[in-house]
Amino acid sequence: MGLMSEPRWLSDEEQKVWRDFSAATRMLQAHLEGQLQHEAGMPHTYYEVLVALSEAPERRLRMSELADARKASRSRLSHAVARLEANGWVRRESCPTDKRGSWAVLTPEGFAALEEAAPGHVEAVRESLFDPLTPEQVKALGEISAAVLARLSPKCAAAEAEMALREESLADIEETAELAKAD
Amino acid sequence: MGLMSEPRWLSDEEQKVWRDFSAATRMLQAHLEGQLQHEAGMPHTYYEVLVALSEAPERRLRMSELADARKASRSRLSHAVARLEANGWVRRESCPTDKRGSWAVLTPEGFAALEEAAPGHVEAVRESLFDPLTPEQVKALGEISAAVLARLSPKCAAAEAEMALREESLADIEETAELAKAD
DNA sequence: GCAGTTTGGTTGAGCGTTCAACCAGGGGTA
DNA sequence: TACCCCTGGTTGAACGCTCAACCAAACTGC
Repeated sequence: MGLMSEPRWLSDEEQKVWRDFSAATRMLQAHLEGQLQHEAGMPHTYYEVLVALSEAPERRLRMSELADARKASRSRLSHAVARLEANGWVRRESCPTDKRGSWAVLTPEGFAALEEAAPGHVEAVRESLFDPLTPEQVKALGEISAAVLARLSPKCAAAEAEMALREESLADIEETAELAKAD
Repeated sequence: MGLMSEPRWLSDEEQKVWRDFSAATRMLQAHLEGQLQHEAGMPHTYYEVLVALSEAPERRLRMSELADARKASRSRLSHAVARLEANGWVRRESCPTDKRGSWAVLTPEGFAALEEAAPGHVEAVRESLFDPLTPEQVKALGEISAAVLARLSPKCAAAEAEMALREESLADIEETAELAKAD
């Protein structure tokens, strides 16, 4: 971004949209974070790690798969899994075929913690996001999110299609399907 | 958790919307944060503090006004202003009429820093949020944000009352105590 | 006037994220 | 084999946020 010519400032309406959007997402995030922290004693990020693991075959994922799934840095996951492991919710296993790698495995305790946290979290999401919106708005929000997502990560769009295929092949795992609705 | 009856799980469409929305906002936030940090050497929060001050009469605001304007905690602002002051972008002044309070005043250097950072930031917002959306989607996003905001804002007051009640009955709920100990 | 409470604001510890440095194991090439 | 680069993952310091404790000044009631 070298020589910037005259910047394309936001119009008044755009500015209002941006500020409302910014405030809404920030408050939503704070609200959900607080709810989860208070009721389940874990930050939202950790909850999402547990969700990702619970949906994986055998409830295990390589660290890097986990990172990609949640679009987080490897470093972040390393720290997160370390703490989850200290809580007894996740266990690390070294990978026999690639000695560099390691698996993160959801423990029964971790699954139980997730099962306990899920209803409250889903209820919070529904209350604060879906309830105040009309069905058309929900649909619009989905399209808007997809558009922004596609812009921000053009490569991830392809990956998403791949994910979808993968989900289908998992359909026979009951609990996975069940818990998938938790988030 | 005890009182909760059958949770209202998310439908498949709702789940997809939620995940896309969640990912999109997170990536958007990360993108803008990174852009601002890289180009202007300050986190988004600090940028917003400078913006708020620059729009205020005489470019000065009481700490609590600043907190309300950005819907941030007083603590956060105290820390933020401390760092901004260390950078020479904001100056604190004690309030003569109320000796408890203090003003945060935008310095010329702070205003200059803001002027330098603004074009890049606005461009980033436009590129990543407005450009990929149609005008109708922008309008819809505004309405959606306003609706969520309206839901969440009054909710804060109600949530606090709820919290108070919860604390009272906390004594005999062992489950809660156990979770609280988890962290 | 004087206690008790409320308000404006600061402080410090704890936690999660980021960033850069690092290490070890793979994969390719010669 | 030896070499080099790439990849998977960890570590520690820096930093911002949150939470609870705290202080001082301002109100309130008597």
